[in-house]
Amino acid sequence: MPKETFFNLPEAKRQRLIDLALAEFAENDYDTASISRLVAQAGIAKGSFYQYFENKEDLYTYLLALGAEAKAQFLGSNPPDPAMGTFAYIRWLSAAGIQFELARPQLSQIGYRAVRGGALPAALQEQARTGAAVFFRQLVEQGQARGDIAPEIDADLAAFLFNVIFTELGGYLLNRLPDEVGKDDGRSLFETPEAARLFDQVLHILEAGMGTT
Amino acid sequence: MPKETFFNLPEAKRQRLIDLALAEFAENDYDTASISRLVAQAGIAKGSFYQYFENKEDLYTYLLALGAEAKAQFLGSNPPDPAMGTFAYIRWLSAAGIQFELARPQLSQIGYRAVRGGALPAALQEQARTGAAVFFRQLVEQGQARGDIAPEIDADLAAFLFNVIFTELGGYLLNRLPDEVGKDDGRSLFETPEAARLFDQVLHILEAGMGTT
DNA sequence: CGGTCATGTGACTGGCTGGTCATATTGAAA
DNA sequence: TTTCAATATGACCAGCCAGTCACATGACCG
Repeated sequence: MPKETFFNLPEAKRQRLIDLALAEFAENDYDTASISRLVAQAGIAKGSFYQYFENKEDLYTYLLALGAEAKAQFLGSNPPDPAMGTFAYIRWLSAAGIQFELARPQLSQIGYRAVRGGALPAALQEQARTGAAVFFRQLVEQGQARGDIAPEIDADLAAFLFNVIFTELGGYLLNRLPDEVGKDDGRSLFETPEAARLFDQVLHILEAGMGTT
Repeated sequence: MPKETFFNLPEAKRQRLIDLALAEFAENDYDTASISRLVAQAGIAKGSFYQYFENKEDLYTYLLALGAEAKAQFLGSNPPDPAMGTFAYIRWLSAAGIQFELARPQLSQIGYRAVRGGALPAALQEQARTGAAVFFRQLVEQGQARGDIAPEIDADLAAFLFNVIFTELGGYLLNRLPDEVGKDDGRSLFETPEAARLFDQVLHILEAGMGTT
């Protein structure tokens, strides 16, 4: 946790620091991200940074927590229809994930790095990974309880598939359809028939393969 | 490319160096892998290393090439039935990939890191990534030409799905079924009904979702 | 004014990195 | 035995890094 000093900072300065830290950790992995660079960018002394945070990992976990909170809030502000079927829910979930990626690219990138691993404190990586795994596992079990996913499907395996596909799908679509990005309206990507077609096709494949119909 | 000096080395010494380098780059990503550590391990002088290789990247690309060659040879030595359908071929391909992972874990790990990205020279990453993408793309197009994959499926999207699933599936299975690993016979993983069941289920899902039947 | 407490500072430490280079060793040919 | 090119060496360099600490600044209070 950041120290009290950090939260005592004037709002503007604190936010500026957060923004610069987000930029640093979005552009670089944990090892490559540099506190020296960050403080130089921010125009504060190295010592001041260590008045705000215990150490590098402290800042990083704080940014991760910010990202998790922002994403939860983002998803909560566009809640899905509760009566939605499992596959429709998954479609909604990943569409919302891409919206979030467009709206908060830095936060997304940092979370992506955490889940996808690479150089970062082992404990954090494990936490992020298992968090995602558990979530998808529950999703699948719920889907089977509701009769949306065939009971003979191995729940853990299906969770793995959802996890890996939807972790990467956003990046794939954004990379494939770069022209659709950058319009002021974050929803633009899904107004194009092309994006919707690809999206639906993935869901259709999974539903045909795992569904009960 | 390594310098001539490297290839002039006595076979035993050269192989020993390669083995230690494989260990170093399998355990650490490109940035974290350390030439200083490597030469200390090998008991040679820092300067000697730079008589053998241009620099760190030179060694790394050499190891990657070794890995690619070893894998190609491995796959070539268990060739699939040429009359095999596309999905059976994909099943064979990923099973062989896991066998390779069991037989040459260090080479696999290095290749995995290259494809999956993280800290490494951008040019190499791009090369590894697009190499895999192109391969799967061709696979899908061939599958459509043979009538195994439905023509209305977006070929690039399907290639993406195969790519992402089979890049991660090996690690998932190895992680989920660790007891099956470690037996002297590399083929052991697939003699267990459990592994075969999971494997078949993935293929079944994909075939039901993308096939023509 | 003096005191006290939170905050700010940047030179500094110790440790690591990839890479260089003048020098030493080796081994074989002449 | 002399010579000469290939190879081996490790001290050294510049550049990073995370983290520390003795000290400076500033603000509020009596």
